[in-house]
Amino acid sequence: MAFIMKKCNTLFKIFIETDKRLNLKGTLFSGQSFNWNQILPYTDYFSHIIRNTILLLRDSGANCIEVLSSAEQINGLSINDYLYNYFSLEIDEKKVIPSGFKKEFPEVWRLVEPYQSVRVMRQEPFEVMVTFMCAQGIGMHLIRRQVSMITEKYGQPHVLDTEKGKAVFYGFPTPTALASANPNELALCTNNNRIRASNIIAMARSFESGKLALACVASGDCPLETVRETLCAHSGIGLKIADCIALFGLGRFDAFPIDTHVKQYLYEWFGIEAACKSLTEKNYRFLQDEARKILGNDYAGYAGHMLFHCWRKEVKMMKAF
DNA sequence: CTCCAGGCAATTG
DNA sequence: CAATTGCATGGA
Repeated sequence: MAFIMKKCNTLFKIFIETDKRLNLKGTLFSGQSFNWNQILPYTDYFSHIIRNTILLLRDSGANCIEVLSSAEQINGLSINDYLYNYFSLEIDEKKVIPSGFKKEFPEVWRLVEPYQSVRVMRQEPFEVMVTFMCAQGIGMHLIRRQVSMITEKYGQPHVLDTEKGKAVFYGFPTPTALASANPNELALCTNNNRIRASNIIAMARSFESGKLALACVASGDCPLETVRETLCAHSGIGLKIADCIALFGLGRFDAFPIDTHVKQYLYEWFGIEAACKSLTEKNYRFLQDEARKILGNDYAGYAGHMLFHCWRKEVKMMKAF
């Protein structure tokens, strides 16, 4: 088997076998990770940095992911163990959407079934917080640009030698780096939105102080409502963003964020009339209760993310994730 | 030009 | 309570 990074003798090669077919391309761009970068010269590989470890990944076919890593461990775990958890590989995607769904909504099911390969990942909490704080009322393209600019301006560069020359990757900024950022300078990365920049800085300080970081550690064992309250105490984080952070950054697959797209499919696919009204907190919570009746409670958010991508691509005909 | 993008917070009726 | 507005920008 040929390896792309032949000249880079500092990378470790790892193969992760899964008991399911994992669509890595779909996973990497499934929507919640905006600073995944495709390495253009080698279109089969995707890159990401997690805690100063550079990872190059590709789907190597039948039930296997090929990984080139710049370290043997991440966060004290082997790459294998870390990524198994990162890609939530213990989740059987066939069981995420309740079995009754197929009979109750056959025409929707026909569209949604292929999207069971979309996985919800367990990403770094701080990274997810910043990313979704950038995701208010603007398009995906601008969201990605903001995160990319923040990463390149405040993140640590890592240089990798490849056979086509040096490649520079940027790790996501630490809480400390953003906590000490100047609001006016950070605003250059946040669409010139100074309010957003200030909110991110304040959140980073809360995280850095340990207060928010500790709450994240404990977030798996407490009521979802408690997690939301903790997150919503920060300016710039409302119910929707809090649910996104819980779902994508804290492994709370029961969190069901409702955005403009979810709002649309709740009406179009399931005929929930309240989905036509504006998303006040009261209506937001009502719609979540209705969604849980259809998708179940424990994996409502995971299932919702499959529906989210299906709606955007199959119905709204959007090209990219 | 208008409208809408993976919203939130403050204000007004 | 619910409805409206400012925040900002870019693509369709």
